[in-house]
Amino acid sequence: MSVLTTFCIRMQFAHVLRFESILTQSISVPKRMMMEKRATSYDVAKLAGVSQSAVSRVFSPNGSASKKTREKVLEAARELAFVPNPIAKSLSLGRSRLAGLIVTQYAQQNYPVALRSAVDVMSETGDSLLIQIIDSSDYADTAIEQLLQKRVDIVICAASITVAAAQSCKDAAVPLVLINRTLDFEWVDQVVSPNADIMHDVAEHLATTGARETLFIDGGDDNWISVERRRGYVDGCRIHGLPDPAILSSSFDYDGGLAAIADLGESVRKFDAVVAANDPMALGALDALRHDIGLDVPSDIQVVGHDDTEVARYQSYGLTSVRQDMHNMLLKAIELAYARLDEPGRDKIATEVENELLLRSTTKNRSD
Amino acid sequence: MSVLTTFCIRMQFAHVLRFESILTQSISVPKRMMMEKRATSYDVAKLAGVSQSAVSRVFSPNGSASKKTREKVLEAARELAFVPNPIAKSLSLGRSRLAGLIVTQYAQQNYPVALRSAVDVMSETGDSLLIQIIDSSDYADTAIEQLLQKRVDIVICAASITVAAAQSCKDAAVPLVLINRTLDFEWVDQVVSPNADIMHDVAEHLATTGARETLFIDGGDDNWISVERRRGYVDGCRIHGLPDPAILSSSFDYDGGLAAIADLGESVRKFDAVVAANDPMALGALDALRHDIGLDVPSDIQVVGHDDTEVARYQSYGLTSVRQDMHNMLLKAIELAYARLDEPGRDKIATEVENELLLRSTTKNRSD
DNA sequence: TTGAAAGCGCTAACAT
DNA sequence: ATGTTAGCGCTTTCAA
Repeated sequence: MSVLTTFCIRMQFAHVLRFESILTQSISVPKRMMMEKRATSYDVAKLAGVSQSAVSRVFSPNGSASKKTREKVLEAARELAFVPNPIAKSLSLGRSRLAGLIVTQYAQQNYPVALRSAVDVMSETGDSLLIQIIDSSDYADTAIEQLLQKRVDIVICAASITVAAAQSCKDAAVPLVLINRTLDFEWVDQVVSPNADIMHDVAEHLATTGARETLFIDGGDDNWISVERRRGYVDGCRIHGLPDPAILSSSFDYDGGLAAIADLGESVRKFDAVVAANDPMALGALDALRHDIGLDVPSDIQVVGHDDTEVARYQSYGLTSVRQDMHNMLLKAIELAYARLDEPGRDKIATEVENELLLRSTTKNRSD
Repeated sequence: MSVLTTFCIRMQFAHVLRFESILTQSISVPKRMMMEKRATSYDVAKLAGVSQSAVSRVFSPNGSASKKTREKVLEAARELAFVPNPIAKSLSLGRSRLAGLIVTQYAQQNYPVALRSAVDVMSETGDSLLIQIIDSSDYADTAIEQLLQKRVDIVICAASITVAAAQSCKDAAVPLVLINRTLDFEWVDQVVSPNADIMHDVAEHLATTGARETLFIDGGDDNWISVERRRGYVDGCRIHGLPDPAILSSSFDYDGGLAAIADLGESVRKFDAVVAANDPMALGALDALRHDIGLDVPSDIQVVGHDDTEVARYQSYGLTSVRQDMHNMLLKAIELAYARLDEPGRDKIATEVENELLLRSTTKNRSD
């Protein structure tokens, strides 16, 4: 709807533009060249010989104005290079047209495209994104508080929060939607992917390719997503008849994976597969396995990562990984948040976005 | 509809306030618990028994207020969970406290930490960053226009622009500073790193490690930074007595590097080194060289990248690369922009931030 | 359809 | 030091 109106205005504008490009060939000096201050609706009104409210109406989605005034106004506006001041608009409307997005450093690094599409989607409707980046193990509470103070209309949070933060949002009537995180609080909607299911699939694939003893490397208990994936994997092992995996905690990055295997040393040979909580860890483990221990992957030992990082597909790795459709998760989240803005009282919604296991060359193929 | 509800809420609020000023003394429950609308400075003023401007002063850096009023005001503010509305502030002050940052998709992907620190630096002063992400080969003109419409106070641009865009910024009195890009326009400051010099160093290192015939893989002529690096490298070869390098254009990513070497096939064997315009390309080339052609790096052929991407250090690669201090470039840029906001007429400044050649295992060591 | 006028919540003269 | 008042640039009743 907002998109539509914007479009309409743009079309009108285009129309005017076309006209003047014919008419103004000779008048080449834009009036505002030397101007310090940008034109306001009053300036436009004066030039067009109408009231300021007329100008406002012409630039409003549902403003009523006669064709004649509309034309006069648009012409004057063009002449003065007038663009409605969004800040004044915000103050008047009580909507900042700002959306807050909180992501972890990890996500920012590994979902660059998703971030971009979030920005793009927002700017399509003329809104903007206020991005906050926090550490993967931190709670987003302070970030939320900051966003709230900046009067964002909605907040999308791809990090853990406490109920207190959720309450703050609710108090401020600012829709909050969580991505890949759950919270027992009716006001917050959430977008998740079937993390458990996909880890079951991982276990199944390893089982059917002959693995028995497996190792899971996680990023520590304060890392929500890591814990989630670990739980899914452990369950998956049980479901698919694998022994419980060994668990190792390390840092949530390349060095963590490297260190985990280094710590294990030769004893890592007893494992048939190592599953890591994310790609960087998996890559670290993979490098250690190959270069330090001297094992062949996947024939000696299989390796699975998570998140389908850009590097995963690089020839030297070809890492089997899980791709999360972060792009769509973000879009869904934005959608949910704006929907609640219109209907604050509606029931909590939890949307699920599919993810996908990408089998590459660090795992064996099923024989079937 | 939304307006109506807002109105109703407002009325309730007024009602509550009126009552509470009579009743409150004893009730200690945070007053705003159920409140929809946030408290304004008027609410605080009323509760504190002072004028609204007194409240404003207390919350202003250089506001004068007696200890007593200050205390009353702060107490009331705390009571109502009052936070000054930044939008109203913006309108009044004529400053949005928003900074625009334009980066290419490539930069967003490969300088994640820098991006974060930019966000953090901004929020330290209570300002926020509006990030725009564009394609590496695009001009930032539209992005700039959008930011200008959103009334950003400054814009930092790490992408190419035309003089027209610069002029727009100047017209709007919005300081614009370019990162790693030059423009012949007095109003725009810039932050660059010595791209040419560092490429001379690359050439020198290759020369002293015995390389003769070298290949440069660039990202096409519409990619400014790629062209810049190529030129630097070509000059470097001349300076250090190397034959002019062969030049190959490809896409500015991993697949581009892969494809470049694939195209060359066996004839790549005649080269002693390949220098790529960035890390992903270098990595692609490296993989192709090793896995497809079957060459040993660095003994058969050396490889050099650029940007010191996270992956460059991974054991399977150990790519020699150039680290750009994007973090500092961003900070410098922000600094310059705000400085010009205070002094719009001051001379153009071009700051240089050092970069560094990181020798890893895809190049040979100097014998000396 | 149009214009006048009252906000939106703040800052900054200005006056006291 | 404090209160009064006039903006900042919009949107939106309310009359005409």
